[in-house]
Amino acid sequence: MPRTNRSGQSARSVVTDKREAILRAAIKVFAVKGYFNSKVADIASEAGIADGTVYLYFKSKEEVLHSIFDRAMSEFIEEGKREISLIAAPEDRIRKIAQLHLEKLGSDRDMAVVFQVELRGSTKFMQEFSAAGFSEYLDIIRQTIEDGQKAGAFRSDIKPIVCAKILYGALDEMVTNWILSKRSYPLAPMADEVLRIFFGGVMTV
Amino acid sequence: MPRTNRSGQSARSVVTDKREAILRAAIKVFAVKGYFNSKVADIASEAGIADGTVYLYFKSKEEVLHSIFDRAMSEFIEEGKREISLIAAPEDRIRKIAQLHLEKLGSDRDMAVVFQVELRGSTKFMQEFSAAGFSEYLDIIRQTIEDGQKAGAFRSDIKPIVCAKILYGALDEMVTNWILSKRSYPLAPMADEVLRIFFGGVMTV
Amino acid sequence: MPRTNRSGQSARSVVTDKREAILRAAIKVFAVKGYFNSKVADIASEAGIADGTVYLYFKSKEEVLHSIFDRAMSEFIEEGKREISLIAAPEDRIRKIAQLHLEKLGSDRDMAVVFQVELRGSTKFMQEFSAAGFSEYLDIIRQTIEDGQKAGAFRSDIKPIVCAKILYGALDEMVTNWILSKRSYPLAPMADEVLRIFFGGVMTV
Amino acid sequence: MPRTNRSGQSARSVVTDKREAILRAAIKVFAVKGYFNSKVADIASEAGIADGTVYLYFKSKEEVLHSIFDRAMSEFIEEGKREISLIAAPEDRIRKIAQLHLEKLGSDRDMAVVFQVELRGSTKFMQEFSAAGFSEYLDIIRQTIEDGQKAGAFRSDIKPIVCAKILYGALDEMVTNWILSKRSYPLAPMADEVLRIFFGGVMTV
DNA sequence: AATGAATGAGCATTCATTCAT
DNA sequence: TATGAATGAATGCTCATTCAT
Repeated sequence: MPRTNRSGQSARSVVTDKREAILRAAIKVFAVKGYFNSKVADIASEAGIADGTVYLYFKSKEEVLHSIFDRAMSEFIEEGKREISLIAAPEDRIRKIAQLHLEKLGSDRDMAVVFQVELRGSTKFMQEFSAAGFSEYLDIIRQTIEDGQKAGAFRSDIKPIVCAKILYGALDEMVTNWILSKRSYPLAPMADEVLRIFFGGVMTV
Repeated sequence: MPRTNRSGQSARSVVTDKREAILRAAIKVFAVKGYFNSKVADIASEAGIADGTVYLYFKSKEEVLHSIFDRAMSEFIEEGKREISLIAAPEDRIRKIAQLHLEKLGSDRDMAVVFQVELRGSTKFMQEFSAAGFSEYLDIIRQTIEDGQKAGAFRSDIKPIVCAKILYGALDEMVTNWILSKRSYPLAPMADEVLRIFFGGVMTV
Repeated sequence: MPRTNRSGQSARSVVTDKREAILRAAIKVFAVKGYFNSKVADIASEAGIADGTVYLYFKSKEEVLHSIFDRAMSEFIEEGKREISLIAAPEDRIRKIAQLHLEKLGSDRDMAVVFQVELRGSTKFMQEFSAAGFSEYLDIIRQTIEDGQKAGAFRSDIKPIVCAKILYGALDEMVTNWILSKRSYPLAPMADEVLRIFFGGVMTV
Repeated sequence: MPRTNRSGQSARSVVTDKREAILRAAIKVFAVKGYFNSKVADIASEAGIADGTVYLYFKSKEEVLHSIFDRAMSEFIEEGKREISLIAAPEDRIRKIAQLHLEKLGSDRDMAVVFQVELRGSTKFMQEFSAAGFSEYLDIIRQTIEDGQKAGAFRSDIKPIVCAKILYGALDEMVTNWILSKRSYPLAPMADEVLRIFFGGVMTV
């Protein structure tokens, strides 16, 4: 629960709230029109503020996009770490990661669109993206796989990093398909379907 | 070898060659700067022609991007169909698809960048993309999985379409990582690593 | 004299003033170079503003041209109606119209050039022009002629509309010649010369 | 009857015929789209020739416009002079001029549009226009009026040049109205209506 | 902090003109 | 003569960013 200060305002300052509003507005606008086709004026309008106000909270339109990613990714990683720390078995940890991944994006379609589509709109961003939170995320998966190999749960003739990429790629594709799909269906349940194959393979024994 | 006609000109018309040159130039430029940051003048300059000449072959900058995708995708699907028609066993067909996927993109980094990064720069394009060649590709994989299930090679407790998406997602992720990697390594060999896990799963038996 | 409000600003808003400045600048520029040869940058420069500012007040270059006409025409018609309402005799009313016509255009050469030359640069515009204020103007003349016929001042064997066109055409030609003339002379006095012939004809009795 | 040369071709050379075709095409295209909105390619296409061919007969697009005017105007003046030389009475001469004016333009709507609308699209052209054939035309009218004054047919208290402008302006307005009119009616008969007023005035005696 | 009018760099596209064939 | 592919200068309009209020 947010602490309140003497004046009765939330400790979460106005600054933070307006910053928040701009980010939410930007996610919505970027999701609908795409980053390059979105105008700063669109974001401001959606956020109910003046155009210039955006620049009191962000240096540029590009920084807005980066901030969307940075905030979401660090929140997600923080939550992920917390959750798996409570779990012992590597395969259960992997399951939790997959579930979180799809739950998070499946619960906010606009955010998912920005993640799947807009954040990839430039190699430049992809590389920064890669360097930042994304590789940390991939590393968590990799580490979990490695732990599973040491614990004898996972085959040791496979490279953990490749394994991690495969899982990530599979989940990522689920999200992308979900976004582009004309039908509406819950994303989270796909986690189990992915894991059945990821864990057991497609071949008959 | 191009046939020559009586007048000694290449049978491949000048029209085709210049169109080709523009597409090659555009792939290069888009790969380096991104679609939205690329100017038509950049493409023309790279192709060694005047700005206006681009418009003798394409209606707009956007049509250039679409043409890149259309041509590559139809070529790829055609080749893929031809190749797998020569193969009987479903698991070998899947292997061939995975290999072709990575060979094709691994042999032309610029094209790969455009495919992985630029073609996803807009939901709009993604949806057309999805509707067109891409879903045909995914369907080929799905059908092959289904055939494998009927032949008893693949488990029948998994949905073919989910399975196809997982394979596609895994391969796609290999390409994306390869593109963004600072190190230089051959992409095609990743196919076997992916398939080992895709076929057998990550769990110990 | 402009009224001032409490804060000391002119009651005529800044918006109106800048719009006004753009129109004045456009009249000048169009008069010198012609509509099609005038760049938006020329207008902005003449008005002492940035190029983009033009688009804060007008949707397009074409709208600037239309606005010039619309404003001038409605002002002129309003003034004309007011003036002739104070006059009883049809022939005096006709005289007032002719005088106003030449006084107005004769007092602002740039505006006259735009009216005589630029507004006719396209059939499309001419037709809108015709449909809008121009035909209203012609109708006022026609009505006055008709009134004159009823009052017995004008011959009744002539069609009022033809008569109105003749007067308009004669005045119009005076303006065009005045604009194109290398010599500089006052335009307004031509009204009497035109009317002497219009009223009495060229034939000896 | 056109003379034929040895090879059986019309003496009117191919050169002349193609030039002619381009001019006819240009009149049509200019009339429909306006000079500035017409492309040289439109003219070429209408004339059934290649774009570049236009430049074998004319130095520029502008020269095509000038040529339309020059040819039509000199033909008209030549015919006008010939016709009035056969007429003795000044008022009959004036009548013939007015009739020719409206017959000529009334028999070729496209040409009329170009004359009334396009030729006035620029002050620059108007001034050349004025300097060239137009002022010669006006001068013929003026001279005829002057002759009429000497012969006692026309009032001597009016300036011949003003009188000429009035007649020209009146006729010109008839043409402009005819072009812009939604209804279709013959133009030539308007000559008599104009002259009745021009000769006799609008006032009752 | 907030505003939103003003800025002006930037760019896709057009089209008159050229010239190799 | 005729062609029409190629040229490249030219420009209307957009929109991220600034800054006076």
